[in-house]
Amino acid sequence: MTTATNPRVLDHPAREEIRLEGVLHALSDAVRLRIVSEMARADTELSCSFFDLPVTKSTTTHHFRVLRESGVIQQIYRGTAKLNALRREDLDVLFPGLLDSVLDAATAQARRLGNPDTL
Amino acid sequence: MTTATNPRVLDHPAREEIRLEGVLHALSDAVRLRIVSEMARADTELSCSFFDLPVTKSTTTHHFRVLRESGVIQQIYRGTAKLNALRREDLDVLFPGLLDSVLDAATAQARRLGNPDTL
DNA sequence: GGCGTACTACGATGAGTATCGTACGAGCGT
DNA sequence: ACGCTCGTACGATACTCATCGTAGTACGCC
Repeated sequence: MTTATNPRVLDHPAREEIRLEGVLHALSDAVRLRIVSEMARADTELSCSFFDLPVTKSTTTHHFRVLRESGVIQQIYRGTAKLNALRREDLDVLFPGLLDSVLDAATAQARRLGNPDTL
Repeated sequence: MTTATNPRVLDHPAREEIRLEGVLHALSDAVRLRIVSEMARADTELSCSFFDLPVTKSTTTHHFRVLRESGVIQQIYRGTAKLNALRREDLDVLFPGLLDSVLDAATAQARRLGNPDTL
């Protein structure tokens, strides 16, 4: 059934397993904050290569994994690509308003620091 | 003027120097989240020793320093004690709603995980 | 089948950090 | 002055993490 240890099936924490500390830690990195902000703006599933990040591909993989394992995003393989989506509903149920205020804060800070391209 | 390098005067970041990543990182630790939750509930200046934390005194000092240097709390010496206060106004101006949703999330999670004493 | 693209795995590295114990310093109360 | 309490400093340790480069795998397309 390929359910055992299929490398093409990615492990995600169930909603109840998501921990606030893990989410905050995942969001406490500039690169990951940027990824999440962009995903929130797009509101569609985006491939990893969509993002133009100031790090190499291996590092990008690492950051996406952190986001997935902390429960912030969901990742599924679609052929050769890997589509990413925010777990908005799960996060809103667990921590109402949290994601939005973090995203607003990120926007506000980017504007304040004069990095509007970082959004 | 005792402004030079007085060990009794603690360095705090100015409001404009507070970075979202730093705040989120400071809050992404269970011990520190607990400290901040308790401070928000008390709404008064609390000494470090007020908190009953599952770590030693040196580790406690470390966590308070992280909170101070990230801009989450303010610390002042008052005789032999060191009083701690949340920098609510600064945080609310910079990141409206953020602190409250994190605190709500912490409360919700504590309730969900059955640690009501952690609040 | 063979090529190119998208992403991963692995190992390395350098920086950060959570933790502790012990020893120390600064005030307060008596 | 003396001791007590509160908190710090410093060194050690073990762990985590952000980053990279290289090599590899999986899939779609020609």
